[in-house]
Amino acid sequence: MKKPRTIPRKAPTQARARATVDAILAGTEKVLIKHGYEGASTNRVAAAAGVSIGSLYQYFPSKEALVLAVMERHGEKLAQTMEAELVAHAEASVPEMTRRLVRHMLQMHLVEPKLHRVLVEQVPRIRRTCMDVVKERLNRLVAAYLDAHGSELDTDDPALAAWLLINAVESLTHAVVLERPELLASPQLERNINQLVLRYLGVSARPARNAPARAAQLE
Amino acid sequence: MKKPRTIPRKAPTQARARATVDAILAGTEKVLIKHGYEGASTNRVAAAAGVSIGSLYQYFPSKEALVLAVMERHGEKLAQTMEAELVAHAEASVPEMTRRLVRHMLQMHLVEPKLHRVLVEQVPRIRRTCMDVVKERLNRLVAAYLDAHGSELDTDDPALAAWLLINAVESLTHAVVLERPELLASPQLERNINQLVLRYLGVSARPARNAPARAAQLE
Amino acid sequence: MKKPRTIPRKAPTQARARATVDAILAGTEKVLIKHGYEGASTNRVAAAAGVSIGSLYQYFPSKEALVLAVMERHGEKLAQTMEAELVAHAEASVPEMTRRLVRHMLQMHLVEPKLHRVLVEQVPRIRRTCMDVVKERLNRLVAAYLDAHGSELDTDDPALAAWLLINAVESLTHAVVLERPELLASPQLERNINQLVLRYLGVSARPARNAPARAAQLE
Amino acid sequence: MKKPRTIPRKAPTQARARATVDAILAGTEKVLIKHGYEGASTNRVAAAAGVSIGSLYQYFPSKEALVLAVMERHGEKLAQTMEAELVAHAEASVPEMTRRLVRHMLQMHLVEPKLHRVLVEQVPRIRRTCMDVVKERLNRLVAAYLDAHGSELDTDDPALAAWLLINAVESLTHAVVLERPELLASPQLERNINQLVLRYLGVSARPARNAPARAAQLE
DNA sequence: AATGAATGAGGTTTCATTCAT
DNA sequence: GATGAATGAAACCTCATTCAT
Repeated sequence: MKKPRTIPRKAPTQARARATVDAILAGTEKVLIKHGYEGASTNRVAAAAGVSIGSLYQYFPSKEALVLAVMERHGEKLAQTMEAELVAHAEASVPEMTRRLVRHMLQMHLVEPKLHRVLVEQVPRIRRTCMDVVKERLNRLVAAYLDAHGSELDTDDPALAAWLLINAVESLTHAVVLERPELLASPQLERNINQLVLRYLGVSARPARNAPARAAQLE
Repeated sequence: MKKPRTIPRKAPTQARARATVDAILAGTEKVLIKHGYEGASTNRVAAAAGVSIGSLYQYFPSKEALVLAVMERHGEKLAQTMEAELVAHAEASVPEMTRRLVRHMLQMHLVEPKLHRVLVEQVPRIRRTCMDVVKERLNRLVAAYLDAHGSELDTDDPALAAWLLINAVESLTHAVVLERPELLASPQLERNINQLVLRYLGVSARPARNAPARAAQLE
Repeated sequence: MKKPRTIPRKAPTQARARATVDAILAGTEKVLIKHGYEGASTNRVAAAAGVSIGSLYQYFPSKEALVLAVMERHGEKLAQTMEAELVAHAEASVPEMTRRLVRHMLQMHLVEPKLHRVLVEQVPRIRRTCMDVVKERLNRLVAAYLDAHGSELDTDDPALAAWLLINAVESLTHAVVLERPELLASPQLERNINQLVLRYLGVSARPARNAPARAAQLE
Repeated sequence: MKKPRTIPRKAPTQARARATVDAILAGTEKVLIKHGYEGASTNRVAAAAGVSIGSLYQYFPSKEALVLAVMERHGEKLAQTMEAELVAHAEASVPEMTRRLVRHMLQMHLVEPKLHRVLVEQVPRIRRTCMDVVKERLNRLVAAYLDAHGSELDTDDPALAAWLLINAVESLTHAVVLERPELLASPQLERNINQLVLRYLGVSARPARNAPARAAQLE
C-alpha cells in the first residue's frame, strides 16, 4: 500500500505558470465530473487542461495531489460562503440563524453540484475530504456562536453541541441529495431539520408559541 | 466509465463449491482489511483465499462483484443485530428504545471494525454501500415503531422522522470513529445523541418531568 | 536512488512457463546485443521474446532482474568451461596448466562475444557482474591447484596468488579485446601473459633452466 | 542507440561563464557521488550547481557531455600525479620505481574515492573512461622508462610490457578496492604486486643480487 | 547570458480478465 | 470444476531537452 505524495511540487511564480496550474485544476474538475474519480487519469486531466503531462507533473506529483487541490479549492469556496452568512448575521437569534444555516447547507449542493457529488461520493475518504475543511472551520464559528448564546440554550457543552449539529446537518443534506432528492424542494424537510437543531438546543422553533420573546433578540 | 457486472455468475450448488465461495469472501475481507480497497486486487484475493484466480472468476464476474458481496454480507449482519434489538424490546418506552439503539449503533463499529472502516471509508459510494441496506431495513422498523408510539411523540411525519434520525445517528457514529475516537468511551457523547433524538421527537430524556418513568438519567 | 528487485518472481513449474522464461531470456540477450544496456527496455525485450509484457513481469520484476539472470546464465557457461579445463588436466604441470588457462581465458571472449562485451562494458558494475561469478569459482579451483603444487612454487600465499593472477589475467584479456584487438591473434601476447604468471609464481616458463624440461619452451 | 553529442557547446570566454562551467562540473560530481550515474539527471545537476537548466545546456549539449567532462578532469588529476612521480624520480632503480608507482596506484583510490568509484563502476564503458586517459599517458611514460632501462630487464618488447603491467596493476587496484578492501592496508598485497611486476620484468625484488641498492626488502 | 516553464516520447509496472489445459 | 499462464490496455511518472522570455 503506497502513500502517494500529495504536497504540491512547486509553487508557480511566473504568471505563465500560474495560468498552467489553473488550467490543470480546471481540467481536473472537468474530468472528475465527466469520468468520476476512478476514471480520472493524469493523462486525461492533462489533455482536458490542454497541457502536457510533463507540465502537470511539474506541479502535482500524483493524481491524489490533483484531487486534493481541487477538494481544497472547492471546500474553501463552501466554507467562505457559510462563514460569510454567519458573520453577516451575527446578531440574528438562534432560530433565525439556524434557519439560515440549514438553508445554506442545503443549497451548497447546488453550487457545482456535480463536482460536489463526485468529491463527496467517490473520493475515498482516507484522503482528507473537502468537507472536513468546511466542517472544521464551521465548527469553530458555530461553537463560538453557541457559546455566546449559551444562556438561551439548554446544553452542557456548546463545543460538543456544535460538532454534533454540524455533522448531523451536513450528513442529512448529503443523504437527501443522494437518497431523497425529491425532498429538497419541500419545506417539510427544512422544517424538520430546523426542529432537530432547535429542540436539541432547548430552543423552541416557534418562539411565539412559547413566549413573547425574551433574551434572544436583545443581543 | 464502465459498469462492471456485479451479479454473481453462478450459484454454488455442490458443497465443495459453497466452500470455495466462502473462502473467496473470507479472502476478500482479509485483503480489504490489509490492503484497502484500491490495494485489493483480484489476484491477491485469490491468493488469500487459497483459490486459483480462475476459480474466483467462476463465481464472481468482477472485482466489484466481490466487494459488493462482502458488503452485503457485512450489512446483513449489522441489520440483523439491530433488528433483533428492536424486536426483542418492542415494548420498551421511547427513551429506553432510543438508548438501546444509539448504544447499539455506536457498538456496531466494534464488530469487525477494520472491515467496517474500509467498507465505509474507501469503497466509492457509487456502488450501493452496505450501510444503505442496513439503513433501509432499519428505516422501516423504526418508522413502524414511531408510528406505533405516535401518541407519545410530537412529530408530524413519523416516516420522515425515522429517516432523519437514522441518518443523523448513523453519520454521527461514523464521525465519532473517524474524527473523535476519544469520545467513544465518554457517556457525555451518548447522552447528547440521546438528547438529540428524544428532544426532536418531543420526548423528554428525563421522563420524570413528563411521566413516572425513570432509569434514564443515571448514565 | 532506488534498488529494483532482482530476485525472480516465480519459478516456472509448467513446461509452458519454462518455455516462456527461456524465450524471455533469449529475447533479453538479443536486445542487449542489438541495443546495448541502456537501450534495452522491458518492452523491447518482451517484443523480441514474442511474449506479452505482462508475462515478462510475471517472472522478472524489473529490467535489472532480467539482465542479472542473463549474466548469471552467461557466467555459468564460462565458469563451467574453465572448470572443465582445470579438472580435465588436473595432472598437468604448472606451465602447461597456465598455458591452457590463459588460452582459454582469451578464447572466452569468442563465445558469444557481442553479448559478453555488452555485459562487461555496459552493465553498471553495481549489480554483481557475471564475471564475478566466474572469478569466484575459478578462484577456489586455482587456489586449490596452487596449493597442491606449492612445492614447485615460490609463493608465500597461494590463495592470494590465485586471486591476483585471476584478476590480472582476466583484466588483461578484457583490455586486449577493448584496446588492442589486433594482439589477440599474436603469440607474443600469449607468451607474455604466460610469462607474467609463471615468473610471478617462481616457475620458469622454460623449464629447461629449472628442470629437465619438456614441451613448453619452443614457442 | 543514439550517440549524443559530447563536445562542449561553447568555450566560456568571460570570467562569469568560466565560473558557471566550474559550478556545473562541481554540481555534476556532487550529484554523481550522491545519486550515482543513473540517478544523475541534468535537472538535479543544474540544481546542485545552483544554475538554471538552460544555462547548463548552453555549455553542455547532453548528459554524457557532462559526465565526460567530469571524467576527463578527474583522469587528468590522476595522470598528473602519476606523471609527477615518474618524472621526479626518473633516476630511481627499477624496483624503487615499481614500488613507488604501485603504492601510488593503490593510493589513487583515496583521492575523491567516491567519485572515483562511481566513474569506474557505474559509467557505461562505451564512453571512453577517465582511466583510459590515465592509462594512455602512463603507458607512454612507462614504456619510455622501461626502454631506458632495457639492459636491466629481461623483456622482448618494453612497450608491450608497459601496457601489460599498467593494465594488470590498475585492474588489481580496482579489484582490491571492490572485492577485498581489507587487503588495502596489508603490506603483503603491495609486496605481491611488486613481485608480480619485478619478476615479470626479470628483475629481482631484492636488488642485492644485481646492485648495491638496499632498503626495499624489509617491507 | 541566463532563466525556468513547457514538452512528450517512452520508460516501468499493474491488474482485471481470458482461456487452454 | 479447477488451474494458473498469458494477456495487453492503460496507469503513473521521469527526464533530457527546447525555447520564449
